[in-house]
Amino acid sequence: MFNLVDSAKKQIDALIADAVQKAAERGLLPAHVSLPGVVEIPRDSANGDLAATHALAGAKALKMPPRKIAEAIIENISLEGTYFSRCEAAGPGFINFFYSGKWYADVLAAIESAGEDYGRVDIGKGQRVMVEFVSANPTGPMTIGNARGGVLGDALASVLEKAGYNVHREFYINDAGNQVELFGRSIEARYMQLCLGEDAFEFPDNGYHGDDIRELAKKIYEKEGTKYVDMPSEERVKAFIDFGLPHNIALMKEHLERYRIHYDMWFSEKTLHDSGAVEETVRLLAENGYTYEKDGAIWLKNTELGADKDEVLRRSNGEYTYYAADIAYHRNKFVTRKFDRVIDVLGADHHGHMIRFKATATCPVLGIDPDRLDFVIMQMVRLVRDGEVVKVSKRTGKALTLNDLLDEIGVDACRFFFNAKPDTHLEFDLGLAVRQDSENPVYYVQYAHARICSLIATLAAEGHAVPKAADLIPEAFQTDAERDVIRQLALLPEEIILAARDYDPSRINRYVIELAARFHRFYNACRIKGEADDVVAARLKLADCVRIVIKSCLSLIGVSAPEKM
RNA sequence: GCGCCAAUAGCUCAGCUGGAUAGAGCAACUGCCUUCUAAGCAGUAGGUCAGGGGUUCGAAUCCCUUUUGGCGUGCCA
Repeated sequence: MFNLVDSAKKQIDALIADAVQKAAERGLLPAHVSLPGVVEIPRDSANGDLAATHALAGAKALKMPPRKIAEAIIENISLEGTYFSRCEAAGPGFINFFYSGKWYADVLAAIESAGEDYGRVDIGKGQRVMVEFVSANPTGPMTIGNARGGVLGDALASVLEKAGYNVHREFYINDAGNQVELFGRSIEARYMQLCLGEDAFEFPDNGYHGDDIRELAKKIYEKEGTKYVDMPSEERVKAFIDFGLPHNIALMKEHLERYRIHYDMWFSEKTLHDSGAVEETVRLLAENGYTYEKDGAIWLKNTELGADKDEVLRRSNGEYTYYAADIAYHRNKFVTRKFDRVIDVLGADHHGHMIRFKATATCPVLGIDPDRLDFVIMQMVRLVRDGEVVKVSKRTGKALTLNDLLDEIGVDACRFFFNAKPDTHLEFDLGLAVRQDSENPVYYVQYAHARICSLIATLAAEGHAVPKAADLIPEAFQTDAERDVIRQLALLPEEIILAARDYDPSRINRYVIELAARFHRFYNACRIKGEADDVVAARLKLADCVRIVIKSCLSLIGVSAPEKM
């Protein structure tokens, strides 16, 4: 574990505590006080590499002007042997610290020793966490919304792994219930129309209108002819479901693999019904007084658990609802499979479900710990074409599919683009996406990587190998451009912690764009080839560390790091 | 009606466990390749942080409220 920013911050805390005590002994500050300030990274590096707010935060308790406190602290601080070369009081009472050459060298040494593992932290302590994401209905192809959920879930899982969690990726297949029935009946209608003519069979209300349904019907017709025409509808629909679902699920797997998403498990809702787990769950709730019957249906007293409305668990026709299955599914996650933490990534159109389910999860007999169940709600993707919002819907069949999108803009750009902050609406402009070849920030980052690879190769040909960090001269990095790069490199562990804590993997995008920007600036400001050997060595080492970190960040978010562009 | 999410530059977005002068990219304009990848860099210009109140040394950030937009509020999933 290397976190040089954190080490430096802790050093400041200790330095200040020590200085406060010394100042108190000399009568400059009141005795027996500890100041509550925090150490942060100033926006403007002219205000130091790190700044402490202790003097500001303690002004009230000490009844002294913050600036005076800061000065008393500085007079009693010793930076000997620390990561800092100097410190100063500034502004209203900040204490600003400036890194020493030793700190910069240690950052590179840390990256060298950890390699692509650099940035790994252990806030997860090996806890088993399940991330369930996409879980699209297998009644049709995945859409642009799933494109967002996919990267979000997958990148979140990767970030959690890097933060020390033991992560399991899961896809919940909704292969039971009304929508599946409707799917079967939609195929039936298309099939019958194919066999007997367009007007021969009525298309079901709310049925799936997409071309994929017609294609499924056509596949059945081509393979088996009209053999289903005389069959009872119920039997026919069942046969079509049995054909259509596996077909669609296989396709989803294929497309998600193409999108570089691989699940540890595809969990079938149907198995929960078949095994009796759903029935058992409803019975458990009933036996403990959490249900009632009304109009022939079994209802969950969800309002008693804090929700705004009750939920039907078993419909009057005897079938269990999605809600009942979802409770059984979460019992399976917590009770049967014993995950320490469960994260469900959902679209904003399911946030009502989330709120109600959170209430249900508090029900003690279920064995689900609501504190260990988290939801990531991502806002909808708004599809725009030529400045106009395009309405998408799986049922009307007008959605842009994930696979088409990958054909159009490629996996790298797609993964980078959709990895945006979950809680903001995302506007996706099709026209822009198509020409997002040189404009897309993903290329900016990849270009930095390719540039470094080429640089290293060129210098290797001249006999300059990337040196060991230990072989660099002391105080090797003197320019702002070099130091800006190293400061950014040092930030990765903090970013991993925040991304894992906030369930926001898009931080990695922003981090790596900034790293690339600082590298490009450095590259323009500092020559490497042709400089003195010490300088070549130091800058080559710096570039190599950037290469390692860019590659590892891109891999976290599922984007490739090309060596040539 | 009620609930959730949002509102920051012309556009797309950062910044939100309160800190110093609110940042980037795109679009516009001006420069930089006889030497390491110009898919790059440097610079100019662009703001009532939706409006109003409050909390305090200090608010884009926290609280209240109004407005606007998205989503939800099925014996669908």
